[in-house]
Amino acid sequence: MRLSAYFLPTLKENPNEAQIVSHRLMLRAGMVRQTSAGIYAWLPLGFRVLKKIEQIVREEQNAAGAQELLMPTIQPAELWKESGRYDDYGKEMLRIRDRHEREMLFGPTNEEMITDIFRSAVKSYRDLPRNLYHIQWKFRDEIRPRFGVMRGREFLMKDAYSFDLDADGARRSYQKMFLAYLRTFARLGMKAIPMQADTGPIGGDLSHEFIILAETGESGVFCDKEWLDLDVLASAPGFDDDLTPFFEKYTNIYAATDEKHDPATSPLKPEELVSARGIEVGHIFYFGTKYSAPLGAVVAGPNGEQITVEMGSYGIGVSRLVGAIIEASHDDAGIIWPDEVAPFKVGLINLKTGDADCDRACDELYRDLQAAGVEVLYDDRNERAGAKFADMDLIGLPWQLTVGPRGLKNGVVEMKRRATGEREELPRDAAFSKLTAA
RNA sequence: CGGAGCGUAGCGCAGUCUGGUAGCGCAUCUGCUUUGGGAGCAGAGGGUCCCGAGUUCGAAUCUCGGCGCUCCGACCA
Repeated sequence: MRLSAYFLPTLKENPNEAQIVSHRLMLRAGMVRQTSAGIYAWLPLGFRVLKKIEQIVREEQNAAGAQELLMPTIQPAELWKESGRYDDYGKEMLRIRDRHEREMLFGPTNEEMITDIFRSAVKSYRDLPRNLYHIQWKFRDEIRPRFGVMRGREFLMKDAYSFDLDADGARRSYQKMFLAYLRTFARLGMKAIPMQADTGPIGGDLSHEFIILAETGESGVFCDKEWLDLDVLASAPGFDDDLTPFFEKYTNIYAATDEKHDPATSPLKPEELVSARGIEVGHIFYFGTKYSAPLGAVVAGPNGEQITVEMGSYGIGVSRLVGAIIEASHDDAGIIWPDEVAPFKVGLINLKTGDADCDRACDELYRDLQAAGVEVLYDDRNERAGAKFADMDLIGLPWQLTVGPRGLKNGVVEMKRRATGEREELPRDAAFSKLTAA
């Protein structure tokens, strides 16, 4: 993409409305624009990141055996009356009436709807287990939206729902999602720690929150320092293996939110304990028949008996993750995207547009990198060097490739790694092979 | 929902106390000069001063009502 043609309204100054760093940087980097409190429009750069995260989440869900579908944002109130949550959910639920005065709502979650879909289609134990998920916008009318996209009212969430014949099966489904979550967050370049959690209004007796460590996180967390060195992707079993040893290993390493942590009863010596801050980005629940019973999600068992299915639900805050990743990965100059979610891999900076040599070298690099499948944002604007460097640091692409008249005279271009600030001058072809290999 | 603050050009702000018809920096546009870390000079455009009602010869400024946004607290992917 040529920056001269890209819709990227960056800001030099901090908008007054944004206080925390991820919100400020998202506005300054031209990723989002607020349209009302807690509701955001995603501009092209932000949208690319959102889609990258979504795709990683999707790949891991699919690998774990979950199947993607898509349910609507608007739901009929009747389903929620059946489960009893229409009255329980309170003002957080946005209620709507259509032109026929039917009661509708903008879905804050989809347990009722997925259970309805399931019960109408599945009648036999032979069709279990199933895990269905979608990635869809939700609305919760928060009392006080804040922190930009991290506590928006409208937000993009991946929510999966498992259906099993019995508690053992449900536990297996839960463990698969547990593994998928650890893999997902590791692939996003984040350290996410599962913590025993309250089950909240959804209910149930087995639940974990996944919390990303970030200095500016909203809740305090305590954990075994062993967490900091764990490499999930290296040690993870396959989804079809027996997951119990893995699950037990990871749930036995100490981790607790500050509400649950009690220094008096902590099993860890002070030197083993890490105190940090974190952001909740995922939450998984096993809740048995809480919805299948009232909604009548029942299948015939091997002996013809009626079995109420065991369910769990598994959420990941996709739009929240955009903010959370920035909270965990930025510096004074701007965002530092982990490679896997970066909106572009390389920012190509033409230091002197209009100069025949610079233009030719940049045009060729741009063309060749794209042909090699590398996502490039090419700054071909007629701006000063300083402005280009500042914008490139702000939007945080992993690699910056700078082409200027001075370097070209010596046959070199400059490559900078955004995360470390390391720069290297090297011949054009060497830079090209590094970027296509990395 | 309780407490606090803000609303003036795309962004950041001054002007409000003490009423006289709107200004600064950045951004934008034009020209010239510049060009390796947010350039210089000259010129230009851009405003329902959040909305409504009132007071007044006259309201960004005073009064009343409303709306929006932010922050702190109780709640949450």
